[in-house]
Amino acid sequence: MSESGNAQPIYAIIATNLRERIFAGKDNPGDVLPSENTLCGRYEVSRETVRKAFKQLENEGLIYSRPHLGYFVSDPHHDEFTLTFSEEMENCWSKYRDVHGILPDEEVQEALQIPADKKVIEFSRITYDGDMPVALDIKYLPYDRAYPSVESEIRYAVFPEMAAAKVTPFDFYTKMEVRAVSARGDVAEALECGTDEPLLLIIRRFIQQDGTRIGYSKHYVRQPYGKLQGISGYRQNV
Amino acid sequence: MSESGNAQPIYAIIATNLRERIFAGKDNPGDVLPSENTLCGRYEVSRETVRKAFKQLENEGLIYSRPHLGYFVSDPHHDEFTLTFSEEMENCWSKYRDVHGILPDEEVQEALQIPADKKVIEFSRITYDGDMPVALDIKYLPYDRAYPSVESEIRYAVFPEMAAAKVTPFDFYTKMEVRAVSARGDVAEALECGTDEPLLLIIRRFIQQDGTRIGYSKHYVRQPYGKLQGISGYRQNV
DNA sequence: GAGTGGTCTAGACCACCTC
DNA sequence: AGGTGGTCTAGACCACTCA
Repeated sequence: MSESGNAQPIYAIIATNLRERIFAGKDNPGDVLPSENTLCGRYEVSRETVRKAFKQLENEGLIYSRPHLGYFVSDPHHDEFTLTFSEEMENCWSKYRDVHGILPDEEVQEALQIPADKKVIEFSRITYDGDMPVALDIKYLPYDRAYPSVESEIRYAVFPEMAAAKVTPFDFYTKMEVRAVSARGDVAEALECGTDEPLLLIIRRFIQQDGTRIGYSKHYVRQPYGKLQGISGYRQNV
Repeated sequence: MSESGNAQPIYAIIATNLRERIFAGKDNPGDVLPSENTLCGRYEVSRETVRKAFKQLENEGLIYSRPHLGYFVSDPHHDEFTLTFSEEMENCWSKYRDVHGILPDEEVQEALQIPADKKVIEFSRITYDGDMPVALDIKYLPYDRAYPSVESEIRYAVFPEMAAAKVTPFDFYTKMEVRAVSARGDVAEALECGTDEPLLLIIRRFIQQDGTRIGYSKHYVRQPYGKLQGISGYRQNV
C-alpha cells in the first residue's frame, strides 16, 4: 500500500477504481460496466489504455466481456479451491521399500488404461517423521516407457519429476482425488499403525495431453500429517 | 497473412506457434523466447500485436516476462490443484436439525477470532441419501452480524450464500482444510454410523478481505460420498 | 550505446447488437 | 445509424540491463 507519488500506470489506476466499486458492492454480478469510450472520456486517455484496465480485471476473474454488448461483473466462484499437494513433507525423510515389475490388477488396468498382460512397475515408498512412518506412497508406471534406467535414480525421485523425465514439462496434467480410508492390511502394516486409524488417501493420475496415461499413484497419509489446505475466491493482492 | 479461412487473429496465431514450441519441448522452462522486435520482424506485424500474443501466454501461465530482459518459459506447477467443493450433494436432501446461539469453545473462538463471551450461532445440518445420513455440517457465525432474521430462510441456505447475505460478493474468500477423521460421539450418532468409520472432514473459514472472520464450518462426509476431485497442470483447451 | 520490455497515443476498420 | 467491443498500426518516451 505504498503510494507516495504516482508510480502506478494509468491503466492500473482505472482498474483499481473499477475493482473498488465491485468490492464495495456498487457494481454487482451481472451489472454492466461503463463502456470503453465512456471511460476514455472520463479519464481522458486513449482507448487502448482503458482496454488494458478491463483486460486486467478480466484476467483476475472479476469481469467478463460480451462483444458488442459491454463488460459485465462476473459471478464469484466461492466453491472453487486452489490447493497444493506434494509428496515431499517437511522435516521428513523417505525411502523406497520396493521397486519391481508386476502384472496390473483391475484397478491399475483401469487407471493406466492398459490390458491385463501388460507389465507395470510398482514403486512403494514410505515417508518417516523421525522413526515413525507417516505416509505410504504406491506408484504405478507403464513398463514399456523408458524410465531412468539406473534404479538408484528412481529411488529418490518423486512423481511429477518422474513423469517429466519422459514427456515435456507441459505435456501432461494431473487429476487428483481425495478420500478418507481406514488403515487396513498391508497399509496398516507399512505405516505401523492400528487398523481403523483414519488415513487421507490422495489418488493421482498423470495424463498426457493426448490422453495417454503415464502414471498412477496412491498416497496414504496418517493424520494430522499431509493436511491439505486450499483457498478460494478473490484475494486482494493487487 | 495466409488465407484459407483464417478466422484467428494474428496475435492468436503467434501465441499458438509459441505455445506449440513449448509443448513440443523446443522451448523449456527457463529458456528465453524471441524478443518482441524479433517477432515483429518475423511476422511483419506491429509491436502491440506481438505483445498481445505474449500477454495471452502469460495469462495462461506458460511464460513470464522479466522487464528489460525478455520473456521466459515458466516452470509448470504440477503440485497445484484446482478443485470444487460444495455442500450440496447430488440426489440428496438435507435438513437443519439445530439452530441456536451458544458461547464458543476454544476452537470456535480461534476460528472466528472472537472472545469467549461473544455469542455465536451454531447451525447443524444433516444431508441424506434417501434415508441414510451421509454428511453432517456444523457452521458457526458471529452473533452480532445481522443474518436473515427469519429463521426459515436460514434453514435452506448453504454457506457461500449465507456469507454473501451480509458482505458484498467479492468481499470475502474461503480457506479450506481437508482431513481424515474417525466418526466419534456426536458425529457418529448424527450420521448413524459405527465408531471408527473413516470420514472426510472439510473445514472452511470464511474471511472478509479486511481479515474479519464471518464464518466457520466443519463438514463431515461419509465415504464414498463427497469425493473431492481436482486437476492440475496446463490443460490444452485453446 | 544498443537492446529490452512497459506504457501510451490517435488514429483505423471490422462485426455485431439494438433501436 | 449509432454504439459496442475486437483487432491492428506506426509511431513515441521511459527505465532498466548488459556488454
